[in-house]
Amino acid sequence: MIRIYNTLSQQKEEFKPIEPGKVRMYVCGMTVYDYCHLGHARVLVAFDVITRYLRHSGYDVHYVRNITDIDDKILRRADENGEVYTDLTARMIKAMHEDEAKLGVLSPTEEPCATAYINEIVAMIHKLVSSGHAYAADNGDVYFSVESYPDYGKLSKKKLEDLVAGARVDVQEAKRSPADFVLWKAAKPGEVSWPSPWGDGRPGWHIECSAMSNQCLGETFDIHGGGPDLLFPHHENEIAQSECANGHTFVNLWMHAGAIRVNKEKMSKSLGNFFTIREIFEKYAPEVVRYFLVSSHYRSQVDYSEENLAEAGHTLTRFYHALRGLVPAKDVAETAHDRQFAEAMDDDFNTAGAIAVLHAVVHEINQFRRDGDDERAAESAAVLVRLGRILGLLQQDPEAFFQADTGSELSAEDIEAMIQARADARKRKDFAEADRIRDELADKGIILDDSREGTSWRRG
RNA sequence: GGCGCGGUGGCAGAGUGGUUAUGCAGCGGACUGCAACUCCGUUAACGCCGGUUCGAUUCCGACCCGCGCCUCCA
Repeated sequence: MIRIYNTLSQQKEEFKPIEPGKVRMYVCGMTVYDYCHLGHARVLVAFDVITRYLRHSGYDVHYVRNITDIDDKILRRADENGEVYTDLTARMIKAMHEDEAKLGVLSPTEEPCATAYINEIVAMIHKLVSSGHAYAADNGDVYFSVESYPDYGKLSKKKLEDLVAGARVDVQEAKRSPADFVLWKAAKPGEVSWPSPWGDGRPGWHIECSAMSNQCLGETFDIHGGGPDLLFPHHENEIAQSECANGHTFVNLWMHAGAIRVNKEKMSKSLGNFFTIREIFEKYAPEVVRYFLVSSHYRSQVDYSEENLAEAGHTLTRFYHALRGLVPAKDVAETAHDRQFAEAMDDDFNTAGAIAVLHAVVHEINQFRRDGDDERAAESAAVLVRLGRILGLLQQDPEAFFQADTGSELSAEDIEAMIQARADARKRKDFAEADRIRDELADKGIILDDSREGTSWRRG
């Protein structure tokens, strides 16, 4: 039995999909005007782990993650770059897919783009206007009337009067209420636009997700997820739109990832303190970044720091070290560790607890190896690799992980030659020379591991 | 101001009404030419004050502190 924390009820609930054995899940994806940052990576990885675990548990998961490919920021950035906006979005989508692949994030089942769903979006807005939940304003925009939906605020626990009273809500004359939000934006001269019953324009952000999820997953589905800053107003607005248009529950379970922080501040584009994934990849292997993200619970806040990433790298090294030189056994039966792992994951995807089980398996492998019991070590290695797979970790060949060339001046051949020279020196008890070689390699980031079978190396 | 989340050993980070989280670091030992890696053993914690209880880090209440959302943001 899997229990999942539901933002709507603010507690963990037993997960029961609408259709037995099937999970329909929608996660808000990127607005593609820039490269992915670590916050995006967190959401990507969190829901990737969730999808992997649900599938591992036997569910057929239909995972939809949208792409917002039309938006103010996209048009502004394209304008600044002096390029057609579709060139910008195509480039960013490609970059996002590259980043995802490096992070070991599996492709979602469907990845709808907003611009491919204009008809559905217009149809949904039409439905809302007809039923009195939305109105066309004098300026050509169409707004959702928040007052027409009594449950508004049920996800974010906000009261409408507090929102209206709040000074930060955009007070715009065309709106009937300050809390109303835009469904359709009238095109400015020269701007890209699509035709609609209210004139040429383009969709607002919130309605895209309502229309696309409706189309891809139906009017009611199991799980809707996203980043923490989407809870309000984006997800609140999605609920209002979808439930008013369809007349029944939109989503059963809402899941939100925790924020990434940098120096005690939220990492975000508006604060300008964000790191792109590719910047981080210049210093740390993608799997190390993934490990860092997976090592704490998906709902907790995590602090990005060099120390934390370095520790993640160290730990991952320990895991691969245990696997090094072993061929995982085939068809290993379920073990107590598999059950402990599942117990942790069943409890709201407790990856930190699950990783503790991985450490126990590593410990076991090392003990078997010390005792020369290669057969049992190989069996435990198989357990480690299959549990790692559920977290999207430890799927590389250990040598590939250790010796991945990060643009170092030394080739594998150079290193092997130096190791041989050191072995010769050791044989003739010229330890000064042996240590000199070891130090020289260390200076260049190569760490040697001596064992009874000989010396292996890795890039540190 | 409103709403919400959290404060766990030197650090990171789970969890629990009474029993070892886990990792890093530290300490003692084994291994090693010396190290690293690995192995064995080990120290150390639950913001503050009350309450409930045989017993609370875990439940309840007050307080202090930190954070998030309330505006586009994952």
